[in-house]
Amino acid sequence: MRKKQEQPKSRARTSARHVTVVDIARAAGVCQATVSYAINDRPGVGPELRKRILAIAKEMNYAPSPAARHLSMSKSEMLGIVIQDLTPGWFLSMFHGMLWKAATTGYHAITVVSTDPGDELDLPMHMVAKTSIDGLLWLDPRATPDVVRKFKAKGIPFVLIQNNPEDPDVNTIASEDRLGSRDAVRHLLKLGYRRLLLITGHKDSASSREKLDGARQALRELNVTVPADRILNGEYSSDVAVQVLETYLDKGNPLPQAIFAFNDNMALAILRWLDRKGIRVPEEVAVVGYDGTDEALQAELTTVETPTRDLGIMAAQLLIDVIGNPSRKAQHILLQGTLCVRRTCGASLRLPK
Amino acid sequence: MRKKQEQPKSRARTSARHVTVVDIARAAGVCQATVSYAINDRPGVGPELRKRILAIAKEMNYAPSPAARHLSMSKSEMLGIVIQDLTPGWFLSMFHGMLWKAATTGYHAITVVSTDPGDELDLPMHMVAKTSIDGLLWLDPRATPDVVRKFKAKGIPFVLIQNNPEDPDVNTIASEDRLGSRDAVRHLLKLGYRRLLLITGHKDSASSREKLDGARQALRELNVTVPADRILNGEYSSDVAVQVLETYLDKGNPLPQAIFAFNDNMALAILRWLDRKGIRVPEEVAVVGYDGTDEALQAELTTVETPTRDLGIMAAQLLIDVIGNPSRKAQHILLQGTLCVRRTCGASLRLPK
DNA sequence: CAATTTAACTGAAACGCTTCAGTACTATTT
DNA sequence: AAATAGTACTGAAGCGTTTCAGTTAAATTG
Repeated sequence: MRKKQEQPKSRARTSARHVTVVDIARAAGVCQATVSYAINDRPGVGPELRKRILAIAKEMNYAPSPAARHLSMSKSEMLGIVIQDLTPGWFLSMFHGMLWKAATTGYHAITVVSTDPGDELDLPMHMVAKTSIDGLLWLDPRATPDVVRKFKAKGIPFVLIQNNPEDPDVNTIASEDRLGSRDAVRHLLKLGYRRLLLITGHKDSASSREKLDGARQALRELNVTVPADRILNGEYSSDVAVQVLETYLDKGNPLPQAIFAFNDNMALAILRWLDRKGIRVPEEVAVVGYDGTDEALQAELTTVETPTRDLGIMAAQLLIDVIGNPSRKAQHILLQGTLCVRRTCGASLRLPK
Repeated sequence: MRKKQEQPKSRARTSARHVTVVDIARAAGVCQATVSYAINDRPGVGPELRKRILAIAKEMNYAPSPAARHLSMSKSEMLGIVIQDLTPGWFLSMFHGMLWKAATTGYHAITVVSTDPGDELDLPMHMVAKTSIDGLLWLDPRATPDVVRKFKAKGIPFVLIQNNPEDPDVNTIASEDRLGSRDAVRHLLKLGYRRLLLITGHKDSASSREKLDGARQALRELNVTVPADRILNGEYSSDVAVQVLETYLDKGNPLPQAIFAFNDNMALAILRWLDRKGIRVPEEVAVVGYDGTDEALQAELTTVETPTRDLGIMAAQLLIDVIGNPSRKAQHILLQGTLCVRRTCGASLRLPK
């Protein structure tokens, strides 16, 4: 039996072929390597030859294949973003920061927003399985340390946002909520309010716990107490917040002097509800939020402004650094919020100039 | 001179190698092809061998390389999204729709939001140059027909959103704004309002022109006229809208009976402004918006609800269809909005049951 | 001027997958 | 029993880059 026919086989290709580096090498009468060097602006090619190659490439309408590039260089200049949701405010603003940083550093971003709870692990895993990303920005407060550990085993660089992995060896970035909350409460106390009402986020959320901590610290400083029945769980949801407040008042409790909601969305919903009820803010009750969203600004809501956009930017920057130097010691970044005093806390009433 | 040494060269690889299909082929004592077939669940492998291969793959912690896959199959299951901005409301909601559709059909989405005006062409081009996307969702009303034509030459499937390319051979999807606007104005007229004030979007925006058209049609039907000085250019911006309204009133013009703002953001800003001025809505002036954002719902703003999320979903679906069948005749989808009558237009005042 | 460095360019391997074309073997048909 | 069809599997050619290791020739050096 004959060994092998020398007629070159070729894959059945019905569609028009691509212009490749080989084609333009042939056209220029040089070898592929030279073309590659010329196109990527690297040494090893004479100036006039380089110019000629570039001209031919342009004329033949050559466009390098990203996929081939990725395979060959084993990097893609793509970042993955896994984000819990994209509601206006905190998340969206952070997302903007990430996109901006990625774009201005030559990266592209591929985004997945988690839909069902329960996909904390799934999404990142699926992402690295299907797309060739160089690293991952992971914003999902629900991801447990165990889930994080499993993903870490993949060996892909990542930074974890607003989440405590209980592992000092993963890069994290988060906002400092304790101090911001403390400052907000201090401010209320300084204005003379004593009967405060707190509306918290989810019980299991780290940020909510920290805000509560901060608030308690400020209260301790002035020996003011807020009894447990004046700490309402609003679950970070505007609907729930209004509802728990309503229930609280329906029980016959008096209107508090000031309400501190642990995020702006809840505070804003409460503001609207008070407006509908004809309760004047800040004359009858002061309201303070947390986050510093645009909507808060519109509503002249006193709030703690978290630099969420910067958080996104720094997260992306950190990730890019890690990609560039994977063996570097893990970093932990914490960003401070700042209290923004506006109309709804009644500072101008209480502290007239 | 000797011709060539037969010692196999190998690329200098400092970092740990990947587990590849070859490794697991060797481990299983079969050839790569078989491994590929086994892993991709394709015929040509006996059941127990397949099971064995899968077991070995799992044990060796094998993960296929997406980049290699993309190169080999010349497709990536990735969609590009170029979007003008991501402000809450229209754009964001549409973006959500796109992401959702992509995710639920096994695609991934890589997103770029345009920052500087002037990058209409740049962004899509840059995207196909740097990333291996199978198609593009392009939402940028500023992109001119010429720019679109140039991109089309690339041969990448794409669908153009909220933009008229003047070329019947590109896939488009958009919202029908003429009828929605007409209905809104009809409603106002039916309620008896006559002295209307219109606050438009950018003069060069197609959607604004269409809304104006629709409004004019409704006005003609009832022989009502809105003089040119009562059509204010709000540029779709909440700040500008408030400002032009303020200027209008400062000139000594009387308060209109009803204000129709061509998007919700402007309407909402106006609502807030009126509130600050102590002007009651709808008693003293009725306000109507356009878009159907969540914020409009919160504020009980009468508006025309555009199915923006569906628009995003359908856009993504259309693109995926086109990717699957590139030679198909181009489609043009138009989605209707629906009027949502709420508090701010004063229907309950004017038309008591 | 011979020895050495430098620069321009070539050949081909490597990246890690898919898939075509073929081989060996068993099961089915006529 | 021979022809046919089908199944399980192999070998190797792509996909389109990058980059290593040479080769050749020109420029620099002591």
